[in-house]
Amino acid sequence: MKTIGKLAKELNINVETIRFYEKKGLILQPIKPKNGYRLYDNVTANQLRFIAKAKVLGFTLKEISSLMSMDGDCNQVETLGLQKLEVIRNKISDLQRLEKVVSEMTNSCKTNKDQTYCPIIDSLK
Amino acid sequence: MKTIGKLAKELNINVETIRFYEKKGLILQPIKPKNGYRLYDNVTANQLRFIAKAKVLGFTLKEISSLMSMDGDCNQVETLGLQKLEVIRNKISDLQRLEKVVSEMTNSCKTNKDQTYCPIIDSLK
DNA sequence: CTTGACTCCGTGCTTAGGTACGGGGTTTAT
DNA sequence: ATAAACCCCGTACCTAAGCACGGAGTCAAG
Repeated sequence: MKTIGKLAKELNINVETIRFYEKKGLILQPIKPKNGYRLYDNVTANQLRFIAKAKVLGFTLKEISSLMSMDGDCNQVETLGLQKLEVIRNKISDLQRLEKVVSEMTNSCKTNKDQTYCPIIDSLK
Repeated sequence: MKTIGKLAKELNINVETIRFYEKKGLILQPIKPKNGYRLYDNVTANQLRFIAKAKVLGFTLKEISSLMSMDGDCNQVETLGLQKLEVIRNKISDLQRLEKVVSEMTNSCKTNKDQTYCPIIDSLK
């Protein structure tokens, strides 16, 4: 059983962040003995690791909360994953369009000899 | 010369947004006659169109502000464009990594027969 | 001349995911 | 026994890019 400070250090998370997750319902408030200090077991530590990994994958806290409450229901989890996948793919294609436009713009700057004029600025007018 | 409401309607922007841009320094406060009402000419209208186009390209208001104050200096503009390009490309590759992981996860769900277990949840543990 | 539409300004709210602060109690190490 | 370090809670602050609200002044049409 660890206090919040030890747990935070172990997981390399901020103490405030752990309390923040608790407030958001991602983890439960652990037992608090007479002095009111939270005491954590490994269950919570594992939940926090789970959250951290899912965050790296780009899931929002709300989605992570869903994932955790699905409790292994593979169909539900798959559905959420597929939704996420679509969002990711849409974002990618948005960004690829953008990349195309901006790289064309900077290329036209590169070939531009006229100091009194900028093709990027011009294309925005 | 148009009042803020007419201008907003013409450009399909919110009145509050125009004032917000003014407060942020993207556009100048126009002349205000005795009654205190802003009166706009086409210069401001064109600036607002510029902002709208740049926003679509994914530039932030801060960057747009820079673009506008560069006033056609093509080298400076190109530099900003290249910076933006790098950010875009990094985002794309982040998302592609993410896409790969999530699609692998959902695929492993699809082939999973065991109802008591979910490979996605498992991979996060 | 009154009513509705328009404008002014400042302030607060929104989403997401936290971080920081401040006043108070507790625990631990010296 | 006392000081440092830790914990509690609630609240405010942060970024971005606005939108909503409310009270007050103004303008135009009937």
